[in-house]
Amino acid sequence: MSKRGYHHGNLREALIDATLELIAEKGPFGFTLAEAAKLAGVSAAAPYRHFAGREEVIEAVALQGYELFADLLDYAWDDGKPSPLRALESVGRAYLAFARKHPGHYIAMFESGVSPGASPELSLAAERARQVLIRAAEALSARLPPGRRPPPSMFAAHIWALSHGIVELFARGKPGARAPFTADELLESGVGIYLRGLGLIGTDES
Amino acid sequence: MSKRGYHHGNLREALIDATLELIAEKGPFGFTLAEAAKLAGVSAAAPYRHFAGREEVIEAVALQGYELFADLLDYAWDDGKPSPLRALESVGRAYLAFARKHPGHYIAMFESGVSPGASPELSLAAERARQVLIRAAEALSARLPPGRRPPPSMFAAHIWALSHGIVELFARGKPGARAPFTADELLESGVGIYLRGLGLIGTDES
DNA sequence: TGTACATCAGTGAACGCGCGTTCACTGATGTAC
DNA sequence: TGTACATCAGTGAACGCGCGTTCACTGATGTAC
Repeated sequence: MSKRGYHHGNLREALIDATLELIAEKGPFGFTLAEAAKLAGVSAAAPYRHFAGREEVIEAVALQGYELFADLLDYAWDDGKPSPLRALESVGRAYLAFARKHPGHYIAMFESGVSPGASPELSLAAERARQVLIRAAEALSARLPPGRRPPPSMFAAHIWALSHGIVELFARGKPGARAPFTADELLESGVGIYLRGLGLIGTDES
Repeated sequence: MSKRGYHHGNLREALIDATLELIAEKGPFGFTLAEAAKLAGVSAAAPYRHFAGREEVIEAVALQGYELFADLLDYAWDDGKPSPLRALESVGRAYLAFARKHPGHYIAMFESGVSPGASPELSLAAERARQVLIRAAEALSARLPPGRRPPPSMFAAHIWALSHGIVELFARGKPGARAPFTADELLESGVGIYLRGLGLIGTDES
C-alpha cells in the first residue's frame, strides 16, 4: 500500500485482491496467474515467492472468503437476539449480502472446484461457517416439542441449500431473468414457508 | 457409429459426447477443444466444420441438457398423476437423478457460465423446463384457498432453488461430506416441510 | 449402369501466442558487532 | 552510528509446450444425365 519500490511489501495480499477482482469479472478459470500478477503490478514470476501456483492462490481466496463469511453470519445471528426468528432472518439477509458484495469470494468458495477439504485451515473455516447455521437451527428447534424436532444439521442444510440455490439461480445477472422476484424476496418467503412447516411460525403470523 | 473412414459421419454428436465426458471428469474449463476432438477420434481442426469454437460446443451440450431435463421432469410429473403431491415427489427424485446421471449436462447448464439467454433455442429449452415446475406449482396451489396461494412462479422458484442448492452443496463428492444426509433425504424432507408450511400436507400426514 | 462433376467433411502442417515455470541475478532490508 | 554481511523479495530472460485457428489439400459421397 505504502512504499512501492523494488519490494512490493505486501504482495501476498495484493495477489489475493487481484485474483478476487479477476474471478468476479471473468470467472474462476477465465484468467491466468500471469494476469493476476500484472494486475498486482508485479512480474509473472513474483507470485511463486508466495504461492506454489494458481490453485493455491484460489485456495487462499476461498479461505479468506470462508473466514469472512463465518464472521458475517455469526455477527448477523448475534446469539439469537432479539429472537431466534428475527436473528435467522438477519442471517439470511447476511448470506445474500455476502454473495452480492463479495462475488469473488463466493465463487472461489463454491464454484471454483476447490473442495472445502483441500487444506486443514480451509475445512476448519468452512466448518465454522456451517456451525453458525447449526447453532441457529438448534436454537430454533428448541422451541419445538421434542418429538417434532428435525436434526439441527438437517435443518441447517435445508436453509443453506435454499440460500445457495437462490444465489446461483436467481441472484446473478439482471433481476427477473429466471424468476420475477428478487433473491431477497425469494429467500424470505421460502424460509417463512419452511418455518411455518416446522411449526415455528403460527398460521397467521407474518 | 458404423462406418469410420475418412468421414466420421456423425462428428457433431461425437464431439458433444466427448465434451460431456470431459466436463464430467474435469469441469467445464478443465479441457480444451483439441482434447475433445482427440477423444472423438478426429484431428484438432475438425471441430471447426461444426462449431464456431469451444464455447459453441458447450452451448450445444447445455441445450441438449435442457431438452433432456425438461423431458425427464415432464415425464416424472406425469400430469400430476396419481396425485399432485406424489407427482411432485417424483419430480424431485427425477431432478436429483438427472444431476447424478448426467453430470456433464448438469454442469454445462448451470456451472459453465453459459447463460440460458445465450441463444433463442437455449432460452426456449430452459423455459420449457421451468414451465414443468410452474405447472406443478399451479396444480398444487389449486388445492389451497385462493387467499393463501403463493404465485406459482415463486413456489416453483423455491423448489428449484432448494433442489439446485442440494445438488451443488450435498450431492457432490463423498456422501456425508458437508452434511450427514443424502441428497434424496434432504430434498424429500425439505420439500415435505415446505409443503406443510403451505398447508398442502396436514400436520400428521407423512 | 457409368461417368463427370460438385460438394462435403475430413487431414496435417503451420503459425503466432501466451502461459507456467525455472533460473541466475540484484536491489532492499534487517542484524551483529 | 557505521560497516559487513545474510537474507528476503523482487526482476527479466528464457524455455518448452500446447492451444486455437487457418489453410490448401484430398478422400468420400451425392447427383445429373
